[in-house]
Amino acid sequence: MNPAKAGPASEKTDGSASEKADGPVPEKTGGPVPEKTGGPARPYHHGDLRRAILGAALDVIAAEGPSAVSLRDLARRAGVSHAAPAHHFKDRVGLLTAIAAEGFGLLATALDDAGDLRDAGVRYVRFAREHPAHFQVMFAPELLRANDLELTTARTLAGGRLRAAVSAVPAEGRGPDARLAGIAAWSLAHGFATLLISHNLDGQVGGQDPDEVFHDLTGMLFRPEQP
Amino acid sequence: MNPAKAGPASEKTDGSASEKADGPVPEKTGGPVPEKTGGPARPYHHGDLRRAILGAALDVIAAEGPSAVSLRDLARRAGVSHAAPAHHFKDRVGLLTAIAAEGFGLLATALDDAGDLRDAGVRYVRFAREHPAHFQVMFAPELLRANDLELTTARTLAGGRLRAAVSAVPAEGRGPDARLAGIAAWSLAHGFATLLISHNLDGQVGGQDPDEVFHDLTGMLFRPEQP
DNA sequence: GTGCAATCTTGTCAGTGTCAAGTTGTGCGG
DNA sequence: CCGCACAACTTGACACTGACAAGATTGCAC
Repeated sequence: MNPAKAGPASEKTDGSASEKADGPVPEKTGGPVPEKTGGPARPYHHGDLRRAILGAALDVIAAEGPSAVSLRDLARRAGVSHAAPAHHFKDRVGLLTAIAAEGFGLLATALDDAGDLRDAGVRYVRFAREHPAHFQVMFAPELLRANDLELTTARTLAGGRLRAAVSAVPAEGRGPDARLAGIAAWSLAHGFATLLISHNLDGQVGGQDPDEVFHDLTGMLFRPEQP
Repeated sequence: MNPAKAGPASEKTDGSASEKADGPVPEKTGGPVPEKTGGPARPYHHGDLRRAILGAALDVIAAEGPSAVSLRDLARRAGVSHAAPAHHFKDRVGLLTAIAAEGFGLLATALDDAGDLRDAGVRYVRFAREHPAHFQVMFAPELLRANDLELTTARTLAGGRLRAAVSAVPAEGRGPDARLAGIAAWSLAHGFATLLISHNLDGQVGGQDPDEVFHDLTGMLFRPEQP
């Protein structure tokens, strides 16, 4: 996308792949990979190219946003040809959709055993901090294939976890309208998370633990009794 | 960005410019642009190209997100050559930065004569609904030139309006920590606005007036007394 | 009028997504 | 053990994009 910052292929073909992906170099099972002999350095089959592309994409998104991902760049990072990613993700939208679906899955498991609504909110914010790339893509519908099956099922699963956390709040604590309480809780958590990972709260929160700050924030919603 | 959906240039050169920009096409003679006749159909100078490009960009962003804006596409919509936009905005980042700066200016004036914090929140959300393109770009720092002077001054101005609204809340109503109250209010409004314009609340809010919903939401923060 | 600066055009280059067709490796039935 | 279908990857091509450079046109101060 930005030709000025992308050097020639030779500069980027070194093994600077994501640390998250567990080893972009296949190393299948001690296979006969010629180490540095004159032949081709990498085997024809990558081993886990899909995971490597995902990991590299997450790195790029976390650092420069979703619009900075380039399939060709990811291919270079993984040390494969420029069209290899398409075989796993169909196209750019397919890659981002896969990331979003994975994100909703991760969010669902993060919310899995939340104690109460306040705990769910803290987990929501923590998820956004720990998986900022996923989080950004999950809520950017114009980048996604809306009717993708994996995406919709994962999103439904995560949505169910959220709704469960809201309905667990005792009725006298959440005001007259449960629907409204859900929107309020989601808005507060989502807004805090969004502002946090876009560095719009850097001046306000300072060095304090964001989890703690948000915990205090939730005290301003849903207070059945005054302390 | 997506060549598959973009036809040849001749298909997009028709006068489908933004309706928001007041007269992007000069229409010197009022006649339609002749396809292949020798005479130049449009004058050399556009008249208000900067505004036309901005308007077209806002249309595209509102419809397909910031990643869908293409300087060449905007030039086509305005009926100018592919390099004309660069003269006004330097590059793509410059265009988006100008949009963000304009957005913070609009937000500042929208917050100008807000009554109380609740009113400021309602105006914040209304701004996001009425200027979704501006809003999206304003909080996507990776798309912007961070040290742009116009941007930083406009942002500071809007930030001041927000802080003023928070500090106008009586101390006993906002809890022990004014800073925390500000973060809470901003998070709630920002989260609601973000979820709203990304259509993540379509099922929840239904046909209800979003302003009203958010007004009710704010009642769950900052309640000095029980009703 | 003349000169100048702002505005816009034309041309070019490297980078990108996507499709099509070919190549290489893997696993499986026989 | 063998061949073969299929998955994984490569090569090549095309239309598109952002950015830059150099030239053409216009409005405007003087």
